[in-house]
Formats: sequence, C-alpha cells, structure tokens
Amino acid sequence: MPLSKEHKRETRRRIVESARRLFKTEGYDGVTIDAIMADADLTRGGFYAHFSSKDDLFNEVVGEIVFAAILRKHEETGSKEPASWRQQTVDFYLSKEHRDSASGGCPMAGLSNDVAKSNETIRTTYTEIVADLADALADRIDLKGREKRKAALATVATCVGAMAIARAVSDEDLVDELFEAGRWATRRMASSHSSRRS
Amino acid sequence: MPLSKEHKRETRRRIVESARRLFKTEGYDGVTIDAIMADADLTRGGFYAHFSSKDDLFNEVVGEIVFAAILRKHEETGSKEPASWRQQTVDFYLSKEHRDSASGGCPMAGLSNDVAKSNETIRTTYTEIVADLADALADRIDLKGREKRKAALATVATCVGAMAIARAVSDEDLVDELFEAGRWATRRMASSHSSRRS
DNA sequence: TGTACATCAGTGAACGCGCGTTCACTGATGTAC
DNA sequence: TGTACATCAGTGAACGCGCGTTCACTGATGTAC
Repeated sequence: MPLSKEHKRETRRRIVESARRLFKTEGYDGVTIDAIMADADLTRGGFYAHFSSKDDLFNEVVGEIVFAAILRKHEETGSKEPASWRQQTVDFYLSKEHRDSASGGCPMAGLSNDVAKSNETIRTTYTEIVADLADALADRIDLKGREKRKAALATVATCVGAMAIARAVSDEDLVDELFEAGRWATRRMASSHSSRRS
Repeated sequence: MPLSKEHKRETRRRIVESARRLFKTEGYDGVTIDAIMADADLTRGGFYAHFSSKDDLFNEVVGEIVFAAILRKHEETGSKEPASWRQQTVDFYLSKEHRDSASGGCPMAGLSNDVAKSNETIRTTYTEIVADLADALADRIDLKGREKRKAALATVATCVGAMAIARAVSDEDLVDELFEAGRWATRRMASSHSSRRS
C-alpha cells in the first residue's frame, strides 16, 4: 500500500461508495461511521483523514444521484427518439430491479427527508440536482413551453413519490401497481393531445 | 389533576399530538422523547405510563395521516361534484399553506423513509392507509376500471413526491413550480379524453 | 360530612449504551544523501 | 545501490455526550368507613 495520492483517492472513493449505498437504504441517522468504514474494509479512526465530519461526507453523497446517473448513462447511448428515451428511463426507474439494485435505488426518494433537515449547502446541492433533472427530462417532452416544464417536474415528483411509498409499503402487489401507475401517469402527462384548457 | 380515566386519556392525546407534529417535521430519529414530553408540558419519565416504547408511539402516529384526515373532512362536507372535490383536495395538499401548517403537512411524505426501516406492524398500518387513500380517490375519478385505479395511485405518488421534494429544496420558486406541476399533472392524468391506447 | 388509606399519573435523577470524534501510535512508502 | 529520515494513511483505544429507559418517590385524587 503506497502513500501515493492515487492510493488515497482510491480509498476515499471506496468510502463514498459504501456511504452512498448505506445512506440510501438506512438514512442519515441509520448509518454509523463505523459501519461505513467497515463496509469499506477500514477502521473507524481513518475516516477523518478523508472527511471533516459525517455531514461533510453526506454532502458528497447527496451530490451523486442515481436518477441523474441513469440520465447520464442514457445520454451516452444517445441516438434514441426522445419520447421513448424518456419513457425507458422512467420505466427502469420505476421497477423492482432498480428498487432492489445494489446501489439501493435513487437517493432522491430515500434521502429527501434527511436533506430537508440538513444545512444550506446540502439543500442547495439537492436543489440543483432537481433542476438539472427537470431540464434533462423537459428536453424529451413533446409539449410547448409551459406544459413541457410542468410535465417534467411532475414526472420527477411522481417517480420519487412512487419509489418512496413503494419502499415503505409491505404489500408487493401494491408495489407492482404503484410502479405501473407511475409509468402510466408519466406517459399520460407527457403526451400531447387536444385536452381541455386548464 | 384528577386520577380519572378521562384525565389520563387527555394527557395521552396531548402526547400523541405533540409527537405527530414533531415526527413529521424532524423524522423518527430527529425527535427525542424528552422533546415530545416537553412539548406536551410533561417530563421525561411520565412517558412510560402511556407507551411501552418510542416505537410504540411511532406506530400510533403513523396511523394518523393528514391526507386521510383531509379526505375525511371533505367527505363530511360532501355534496360536491366528485371531480372538483378530488381536485380541491389535491390543490390544498399541494400548497405552501399545507406544507407550513401547524401539523407540519402529510406524514406520508415525511415519514415514508422511517416507515421503510420500521417493523412489520408499522409497515402494515402504512400500507392500509395508502390503499384506503387510493380507494377514496378512485371514487372521484371519471375513468373506467383499470385506468381509474392507476390514476388514483399515481395521484397519491405525485402528491407525496412533490411534497417530499418541496421540503428538501431550498428555492421557493421551484417549490411553487413543483406544486403547480403536481396539480396540473394530477388533473391531466384523471381527465378522460380519447388518448392513444398505451 | 370527615378522616385514613390506596392508587397511580407524573417527577426528576440516574443508568447504560451507541456513536461521532479525538488522539497517540504504527508501519509502509517516498525522498535525500 | 544502500541507509537514515520524514511523511501520513490507517489503527484502535478512549472520551464525552445524547438519548431511551428505569426507578424510587410524590402528591393529588377517589374510595371505604
């Protein structure tokens, strides 16, 4: 084990990785620094060689959002027709596969409550993520200005809400229904049709 | 201070009231028994004359949901046309007035993460609430069977998600947009129109 | 109606444990010569 | 190339505080006579 910058960066990356997975499923208070370090095959004390506090680490984790990561991934594969790209993203987001994934699903759903109680820095980070996400989705929605923006924000809200409820509910059939309802509703709200003005 | 059953019930009610408000804004771990008792003008130790543990109290609080309470209230005033009744309910739910209300808004948004980490009893209670809520909403949606159910569940998801994000975000303008988007989307998903089959 | 006793909601000090943080130390590596 | 030294990521014990829970006690009330 060398003392190179590279080595330290790698260790830090492992800590963040462990933290992200644990925070998302257990919440801020549900995870101890001991647990994070153990998960990264390290011991308690070493933590402070990388972060100044638990809050500091949390801030970094909030900065990495799975939904955003999904978007980025799809962005790269690119080339798809916008509407189906959007729907595929939502469809994957609202799936048990995603809910049960190793990364523990989207922290926007699992951590929003912890963020609400956090300091300004963390909340600002979270705000930017929501805004970016909405922008990225809006680009794939075939509606005019005002409605485009609304549909994008509502899509985020629906996905996050469905995931939050799905995590808390104890009936797997209801989870299936929730996800299907979310996929259906996001499709419906983004489709252009001559609706009553409202 | 009498020793009557009535007196004890009243004290218990006060504790539950304080707990509900605090839990909803601060989350399970964010609230101490001390804080709850102080809020109810009592001292620490007396807590256990009413509840066997903090978990026990939490279970009781989860059983009381603001969204459900709103539904009940509107149920009583009754007599409205179903669609506008539903929309009024959603409109109020997705408002800053509700978010900032003394009761601290809907615990479905603020507590879902804590519920997800809780025991089976608490999760079952939560599940029933979601199911009841969806049923009540479905009654006011003018769509046929399959879509009626989907629209009801998606409405719940959208409201809960929008509220959860609104609580975490630090930009008030974005909150306004989120609420408006939620109101718009729930209206859209519940409206019957000749849409493409999907 | 008045007095003695039993009850028990509520008090507040104390306990004990978990966890964030600190700290003296180690040992592997890079660097100077 | 080999040796002495400096660095610092990581260790693990210890600290201290917060909080859930316990417990001996109190004092206001209801009840028995």
